[in-house]
Formats: sequence, C-alpha cells, structure tokens
Amino acid sequence: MHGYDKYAYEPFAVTVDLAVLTLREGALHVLLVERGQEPYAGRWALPGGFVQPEESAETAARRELAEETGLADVSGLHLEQLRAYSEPGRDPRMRVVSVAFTALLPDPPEPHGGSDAAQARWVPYDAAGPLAFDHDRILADAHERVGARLEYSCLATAFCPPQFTLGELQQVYEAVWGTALDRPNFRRKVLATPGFVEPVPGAARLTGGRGKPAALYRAGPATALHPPLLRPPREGRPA
Amino acid sequence: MHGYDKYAYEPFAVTVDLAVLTLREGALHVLLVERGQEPYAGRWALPGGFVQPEESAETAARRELAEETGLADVSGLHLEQLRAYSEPGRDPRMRVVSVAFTALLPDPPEPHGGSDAAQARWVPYDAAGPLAFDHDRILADAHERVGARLEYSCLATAFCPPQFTLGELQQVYEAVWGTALDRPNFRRKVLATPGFVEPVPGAARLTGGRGKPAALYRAGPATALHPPLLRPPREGRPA
DNA sequence: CCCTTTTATAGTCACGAGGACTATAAAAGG
DNA sequence: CCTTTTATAGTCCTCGTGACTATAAAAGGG
Repeated sequence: MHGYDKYAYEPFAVTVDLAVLTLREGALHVLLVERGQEPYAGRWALPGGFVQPEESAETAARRELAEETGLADVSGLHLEQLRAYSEPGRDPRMRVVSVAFTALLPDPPEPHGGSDAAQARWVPYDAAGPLAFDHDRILADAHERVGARLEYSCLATAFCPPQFTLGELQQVYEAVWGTALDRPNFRRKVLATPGFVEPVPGAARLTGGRGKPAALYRAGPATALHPPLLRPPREGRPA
Repeated sequence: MHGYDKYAYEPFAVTVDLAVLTLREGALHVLLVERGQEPYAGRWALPGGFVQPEESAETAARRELAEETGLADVSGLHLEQLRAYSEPGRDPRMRVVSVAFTALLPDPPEPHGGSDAAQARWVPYDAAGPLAFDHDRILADAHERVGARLEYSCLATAFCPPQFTLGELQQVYEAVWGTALDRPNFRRKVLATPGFVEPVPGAARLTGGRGKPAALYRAGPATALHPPLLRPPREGRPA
C-alpha cells in the first residue's frame, strides 16, 4: 500500500535481459552471449546487464542492445518490454529482478564482443540450447509474444530492411510461426490492409535469384492489423 | 551481460501494484486505496506493496490482493502480470521498480481497510481521478490489456461468479469495451466456441427481474478463443 | 534460340464467421 | 388479459479467407 515508512524492504538488483531476434536466411535467430564466469560459466545466455541508477529499464535495454550488437543507431529499432522475472533463486548469487525485453532486427550485423570480453553470436532459435539462469523461459516467452503480435500488429516489418518484397515479409511470418503460408492469400491480405505496406513508387525491383523480380515495398503508417492475420490453428487442439 | 562482478549496481526497491478490476451493477470498477501520508497524501492509488525477500512478485501480488480485499481464498482468482514500471523519479523518495499486475474479481466484497489503516474503496473506472505516482498510466495499461485479452481468451468468465447467464457474460464485454453488443450474435458466438462455457445441466435459472429467466452456464475448460471475438473497430480510424 | 524452371502476380470458387434484423417464448406488472 | 421485459431461435447477406488455377517475367540449359 505504499506505506514505505512502515515496512522494511529488501534491496534488489535490477537487470534487463534482451531477447534479440532476427532473420538470417529465412530462419529465426537469437543473439546470445557466452558467459565467462560462474555461475553458468561457458553456458550461453541472453545479453543483458544492470540498470544504472539514473536510467529506466527501457533506456538500459537500448544501451545494452547498442553495446552487444555494435549497432550505431538503435533508436529506430523495435524494442518492447516483455515482463519482469522475479522468482527468488533465479540468480544463485543475489536477489535479482530482471525486466525482459524483445528486440527485432532487420539485417543482422555480426556482433562484436561488446564491451566485455565474452563473445556474442547469432544462434538459430531451435539450436539455442539450455541457456543460463531462466533464460530458456524468457526466450520462449519472447517467441510466443512475437508470434502473437504478428497476428494483430504490423510489427513484421521491423524484421525487414527499409525496402522489402512481399516474399521477404512472408518469410518473417513463416519463420516465427514455423508454418508455411499460401503466397497469393498472404499477398492479398497484406495489400488489403491499409497502411501496412506501401509500394515504392520507383517501380523498383530486387533480384535475389532466378524468378520474376518482385516489387519493393516499405512499411506503412499503420501499426495495428484489423482484422488480424491469424496463424493457422495447430492440429490436435483440445476441444 | 551478467558480469555482476565487474559492474557496480544500485540497489532498488521493488514493489507490486495491482489493478484490481470488477463489475458492479454492470459498470467497471477498480479497487483504490487512499494514501495517508506524503507524497500524494489524500490521493487515491492502486493497492500494492513491497516484495518481500523470499517471495516472487506474483506471490507478493497475491498476498497484497488478499490483504486489500479481505478475501479468504485468492488462489483461484485471475492474476496476470502487466509489466514493470521503472522510470527514475516515479517515486520521489527513492528508486522504485514496480511490477504491475491485473486482477479480475467476480462478486466484489466490500474491501475492509486491509492491514494498514488507509481506506480502500471500489471506484467506477471512469471516476478514478488522478491517481498517485504513475498509477493513472498503470491503470490505463491494465484496462487496455484486459480489453485486448477479452478478444482472444476466455478470461471474461473470471469476472463472473461460478454460475452466470450469458447476459452477465455479455455485460463483462460491454463494460470493459465500453460498447454495446448484439445479444443474439454474442450468444451465437459464445456457444459456438467449444469449451468457452458449458450449460449447467440442472436446467437452473436465475431471476434478477422481470423477463424470461435465463439459463445458467459455468466456465468451460477452454482458455483461448479461436477465432477471436473482436471488439467493434472504433469509428474514425485513420486509414 | 527455344524450352524448362522458378518466382511473382492475378484471378476464381466456395465456405464460414459474423453483422443486422425478425420472430417466438417465458416470465412479471398493471 | 394485455403490455412490458428479457431470453432464445432463426434468417439473410456480406466479407474474409482457405484452396486452387492461371498468367507474367525473369534465369538457365540444351
């Protein structure tokens, strides 16, 4: 009840953890760092760090993201708070409450070790083995959140470079959801949603390989998707 | 990067704040407490309190919920984490990170002052004036979250007593969304969703007033709503 | 240079969800 | 007994969308 003066309170350490997701060659990848010291020395973990005294968790997350990815401007990147993780014992050394964030990157730069010496790598989502601390759960929660938000928001463009083809946009959905989508239907749906994407007027084209060159689009002003683009329901759903 | 040993870290106080929502006479209400001391003395605030050393934020939230509402068993109540609020200066006295939760109650008991002397009251959502701290924002976020979750989950039954009529269930949607719904269509949709509600076999009925008595239902085993029950889109949406 | 392969784009068909609406049933009140 | 009120049943039509076919425009191979 905010009667601060009447209760003793325990000091906590507050950290941020980042589930930084991207697409590399059509597959979902996550940015991981290797721990150099105990506990969980040698294990992979989500990047993160302490919240400094005069910054918010969002600010700390963006600062850590810049440090870990070596990206110059992280100001335009999609960063969204997931939730806080506060189980006692989630860090064996001290009482740590962590605020987890999900970040979405288009073209993934090779991470360069960051401020501390531990190495950072892009790891395919499915190969992100047992992580340190409770980071497996955080990563799974982030994946689920992103998958859900793809349905109702225009956030898929955050995975794409400034100009992209509809095929690339579709790959985002397929990689995150793990399902194949019908191309003509996907195209119809995306183009029918006003403000989702808008064609680049310069009739530009992008050739990645053999077929007919695809038209280029950029993200539109819309943020929500009405009606939503629902992922195909899983088979064997309990009645 | 969890290099705890290499960084100095500031100790934070960690609290929970609760947006406890319920329906009273068809209107959305929120549980508020009156602050007895500075800062914001005399202002209303969301109930909450410090997280104790050996409990998680969820546990702390449930404990506070029991204390504030005087409810005996809060084990079955819907409690969901909203997010963490960590802006520096959100509490003028110290660095406080708060983990906010949303709780949904069916029959609202009159709150009895709780453990500390400050009074607690159910306040109509629209009349929840300027609150202390950043609680206006937390409350708005909670409202938005609940409104969104009504679309895709079966959570509306958490507002209802163990047995309820479809009219009462519809009132939940109308109160949270602030829109009127067509009764036959709502009924068709709810009954067509397997596992959302199931009829009470004792052909029971409930008479609140004049008309034909309504059949009683109870919550079913389903948790998700596929396809979702979308709220009517707002007028004047930007294209 | 033709023909196949590959990818993008256009279009068709049918079913189902749901918005708008009407009709009937079962209670209370005057 | 008739009106009012609320619950429930059913109808019509439109739109979104899954499944599918067809055409266009490139590269590659003989």
